[in-house]
Amino acid sequence: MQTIKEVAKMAGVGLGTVSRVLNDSGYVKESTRQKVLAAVEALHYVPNDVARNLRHQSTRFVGLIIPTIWHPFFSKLAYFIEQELYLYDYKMLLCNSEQALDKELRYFEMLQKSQVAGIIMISYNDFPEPQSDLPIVTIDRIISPRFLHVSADNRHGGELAAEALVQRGCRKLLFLGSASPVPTEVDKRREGFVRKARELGVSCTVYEETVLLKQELSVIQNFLAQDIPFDGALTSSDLFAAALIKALGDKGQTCPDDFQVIGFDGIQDNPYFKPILATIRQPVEKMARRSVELLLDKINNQAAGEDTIIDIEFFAGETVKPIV
Amino acid sequence: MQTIKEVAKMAGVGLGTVSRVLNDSGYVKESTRQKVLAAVEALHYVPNDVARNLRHQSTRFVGLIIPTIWHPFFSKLAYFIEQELYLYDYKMLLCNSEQALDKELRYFEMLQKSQVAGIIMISYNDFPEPQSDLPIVTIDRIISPRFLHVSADNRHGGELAAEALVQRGCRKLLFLGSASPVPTEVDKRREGFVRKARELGVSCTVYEETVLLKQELSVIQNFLAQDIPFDGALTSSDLFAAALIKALGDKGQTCPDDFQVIGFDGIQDNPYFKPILATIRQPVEKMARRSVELLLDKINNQAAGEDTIIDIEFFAGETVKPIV
DNA sequence: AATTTTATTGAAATTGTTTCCAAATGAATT
DNA sequence: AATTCATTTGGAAACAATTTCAATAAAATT
Repeated sequence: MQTIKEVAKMAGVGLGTVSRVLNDSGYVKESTRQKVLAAVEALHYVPNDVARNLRHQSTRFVGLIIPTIWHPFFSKLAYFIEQELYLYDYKMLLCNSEQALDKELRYFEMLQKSQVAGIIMISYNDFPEPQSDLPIVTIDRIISPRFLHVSADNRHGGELAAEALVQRGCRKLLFLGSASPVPTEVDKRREGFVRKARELGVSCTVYEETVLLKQELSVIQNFLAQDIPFDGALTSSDLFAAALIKALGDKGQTCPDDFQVIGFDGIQDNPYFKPILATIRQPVEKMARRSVELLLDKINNQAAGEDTIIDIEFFAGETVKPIV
Repeated sequence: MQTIKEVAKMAGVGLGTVSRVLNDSGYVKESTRQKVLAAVEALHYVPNDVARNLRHQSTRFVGLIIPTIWHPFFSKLAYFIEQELYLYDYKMLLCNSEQALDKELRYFEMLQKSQVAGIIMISYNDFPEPQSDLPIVTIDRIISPRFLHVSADNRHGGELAAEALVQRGCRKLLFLGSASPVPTEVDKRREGFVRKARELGVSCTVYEETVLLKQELSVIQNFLAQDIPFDGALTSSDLFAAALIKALGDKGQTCPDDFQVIGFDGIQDNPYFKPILATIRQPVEKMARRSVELLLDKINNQAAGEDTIIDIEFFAGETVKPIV
């Protein structure tokens, strides 16, 4: 491999001079600059960031720990995070934790050893306080006051859903979905929904189970076995909404005529597949960009911006009726 | 930050001894081992991989360059690649190229500077031969004989689709989708399809435009404007299939009664959304694992395995009729 | 012409680790 | 008691860059 040494020798200059040319720092005569650049070109020299990082005692790596990239919500988030990091010349290390705490911890350690500049993390586990003071942003869940945090306004999302359903004639509301063993933003969706339902004077049932991703159907089956009546539902995610509609459809009930459903997240981004879910859309792009902004602020200034709650919106789709 | 030096001082031993303990290499007395480990614990020492990498002249980073993680095919692929890399203690740097050559090149350079051990790449551009001999695996397209390569058996996929449609009564076949400016595996899908159609004695039209991702609808509109008759279509991707069904649905034609459609890729992985596309399923997981296997072989042994074509299967879904 | 300032350069020190080498210790063998 | 051999250890060199420092050269000012 070619190093700065070979470049220096070929150009007939000292090591420092090559470095100065490469980094545009300090004085260097134009003619020597040209000699050095010519040598760089001729030798196909590529700077070694490992050495540079060691000397600088820092890297431009950022770790992203998410449950799984194989889920449209997280993949969209990761897309925008990477895009934003790229603008600032940071590189993204992707870590799929499978929602398992031990994997999250192992990844965390791995990232620390790699001297990442910071970490963006989505964890729904009881993540322990780390020793280090590595800059960390959590999305969708407050883990520690020492971490920065970005979320959508989930409580408001719950309220919007309750309002939308009641406006459309529903009187027996249902919140259906999965709960985490620890407090999360999903709780706020439920809280906002239940509170608004009470405020509007309609009944509201909550059915939750603690399950991992992709377990939607089994939760739905358990719920249906209980024969709880409802005419409008908010689910904890879009996939639950779709699964509910599917399960009831198999029993001959149609949406939105027999029941109305609103999902949460907004993962459908093309209009080709049915049903087009009514949903509370998370502002994924804004969340991603804000997370990066907060993280880089912290990395560069130590004085970081504030935790951020980003507004959310209701999208009517086809699984609710028109307003009466 | 704590270094091996502080650990050595605290444990009252030399630098080399600490290193030997940490790496389980060479001789070290049990009692000193304990002293060192105690110091590591007490100081919350975390090894610095940057320094280690510099000394070893290698890293355990692998770059993944894909058009966009915000697309289910690539996100699924990335998921399995990361999972497999994790088993071997490699970390994945994710790069979204947006299918733009300049971004691919900039990422390539970035990864080189970071001294990645290898790169897995999906590019549909005219990617130039690099100078370096960095281990590289390309998926879904042969770019250079110097790169290793993994694909699905796309030609066979095209054949399977033609057979399936003809078996189901189609006589006027259509291949519809996007083409790249360079030869890709999509060409093989078309070739297999057209060849099998001819073999079976049915007519076959090809309609292709060169577009980026997410442009499906405009291609479909242009195609429909030409009023080309067909009764069975294979599209270059699932999204094209869904868009075609949607567009014709808006015109009052229903699938599979008025026309049958088979997509390509197999991106639907839950049964909640309609239509459930008939499709040629790419063996994404196998492709991912094989790519990693090939890459690591090359990294570790230089003597690498062979380019791999992985078999593909037809999934009937709901957008084709039962066999007549 | 002497002095100051600015421009230009190479050499040396530094970053945190691994690994080689020499020295020292201890045990086993002659 | 002398020699061999296996353990155990600390120190130095190396990895590829950056940055400080001092030295020199050139230009500008007195």
